Amino acid sequence: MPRPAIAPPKLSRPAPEGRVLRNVEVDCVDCPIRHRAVCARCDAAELARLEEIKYYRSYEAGRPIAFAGDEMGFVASVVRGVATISQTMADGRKQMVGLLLPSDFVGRPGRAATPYDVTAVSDVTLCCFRRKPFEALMAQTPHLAERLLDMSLDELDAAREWMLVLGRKTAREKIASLLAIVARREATLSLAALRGGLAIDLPLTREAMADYLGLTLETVSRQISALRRDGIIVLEGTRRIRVPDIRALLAETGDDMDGGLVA
Amino acid sequence: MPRPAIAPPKLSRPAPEGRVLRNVEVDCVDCPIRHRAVCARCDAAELARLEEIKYYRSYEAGRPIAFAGDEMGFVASVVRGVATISQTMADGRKQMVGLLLPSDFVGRPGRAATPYDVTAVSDVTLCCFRRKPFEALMAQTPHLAERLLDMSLDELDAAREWMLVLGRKTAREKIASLLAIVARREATLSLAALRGGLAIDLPLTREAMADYLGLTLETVSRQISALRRDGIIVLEGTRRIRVPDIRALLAETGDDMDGGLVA
DNA sequence: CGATTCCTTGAGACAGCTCAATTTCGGTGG
DNA sequence: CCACCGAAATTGAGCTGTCTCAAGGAATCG
Repeated sequence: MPRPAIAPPKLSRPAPEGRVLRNVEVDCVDCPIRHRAVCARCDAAELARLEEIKYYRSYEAGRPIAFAGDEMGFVASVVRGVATISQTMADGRKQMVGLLLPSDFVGRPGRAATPYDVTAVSDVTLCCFRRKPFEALMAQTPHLAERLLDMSLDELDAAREWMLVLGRKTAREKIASLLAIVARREATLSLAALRGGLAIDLPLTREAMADYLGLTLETVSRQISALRRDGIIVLEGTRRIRVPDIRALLAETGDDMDGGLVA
Repeated sequence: MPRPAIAPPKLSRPAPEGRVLRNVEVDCVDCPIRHRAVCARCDAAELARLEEIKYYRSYEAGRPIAFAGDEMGFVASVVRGVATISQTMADGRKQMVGLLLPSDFVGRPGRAATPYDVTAVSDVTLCCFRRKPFEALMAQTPHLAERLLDMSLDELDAAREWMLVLGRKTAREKIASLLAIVARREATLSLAALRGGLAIDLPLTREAMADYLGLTLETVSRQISALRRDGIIVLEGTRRIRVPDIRALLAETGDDMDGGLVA
């Protein structure tokens, strides 16, 4: 990984005030992420207390949600959309360190300042809780703390799996791994899609994928083309990818193939 | 990252029964990691309940503590020594995904099987708790769950910082980053060492460092030699490294230098 | 339908890898 | 204390996967 000669001057900082505040009033009971978010294990009473301090906030695709070092006054659950967590070095090298999908938790109780940039990739809606009341509630609500612990441990596992991808996999394996991860998630959502192949709709630009995989965008593009040439994937437009045979894709990840996606 | 032509046949599996069980009876009150481990926030009563279910277990340097896929009947705190958490691919490529130092927590409440290999690097002593009683205790002891959440979030941050190292840093920066991390820890332990330079005693072989950094051991060796030639570090034997000027080392990590180690 | 952004592809450069000797270190027994 | 041994570390020479730089081509949006 060579260091770039010159720092790319990508320091444009779109005004954080560009966010759109849509006044979506959703009852927790009807919430699409009710059973997977941090509130998943809360009972009706606990939910009511959460409901008191919650509010929604939306961000357009491409907008920053927070910059590294910013004080965030709230923690939140992602309700809709995709956001990224990333780190940037002084000379512009960038590494995504997390992908925030619906039901994922944003922010850290007990710390005001984020150490990472958080950016909306698609249009994003957050279910926000002001930090202090949330922390207070967490102290009284074991269900909340338990669930957050579980989610954090899952994220730690995901981060560690990603360390293997970043440290030891080839460019082709990295691409395949990324697609496999997204494919796996799509597959659990629409189990029917297994025969006939499954379509991945991933909202990331080639550059974003490169930042996730520790590659350059050119290498990402080349490897995607190579996987296409080899019949592993089929492009349907530039952001939509169809996977005719998931096993073939998984075989390209370098992992043991007994991941249990297809029995 | 090219894939190796042949899987290195390093599948020797030293008998896990080789462990030495030293019967160290330590009162929690006298425990060296009392204030930093998972039990840090427990009061006397809670500590007493933990004391009932705890037992010590020791491993010699180089011994496995667990293999990926193993069922671990216990969770534990590292009391003394250094252990590594790593993943290995089918063809032998290996990536360390965590370093376990005294006070770090091993295992995951709620999951019996480890997804990782855990290996004692130096002689290691663990303070173990059988899984079930520990989980039960955690449900009743918010202090325990809170502390574990905090520790997990710290580990998640560390993992994410490491993702930047793996994905975007040059070989030289990777080495410098590893040394800086260890140096930083040494520095907090012995603040006096700041002038006159500080000595790092890191118990890792070149190969282990390579597995941590996503490099080959030859590259690790070459970069260490280069840092030595450039006067950034001084070797005192092969495992002991002296850092005459910490700022110079930090400057080599590629990070912003205002890490606050030296004001 | 022009402008902008995103994507693809090529040619050459180079960082880090592979393969292959040595050399040094750390321990162990004479 | 020294000689010896195996393991670990160093160093060299050449190779290759990925990066850099550069030029078009496709998609998207006002």
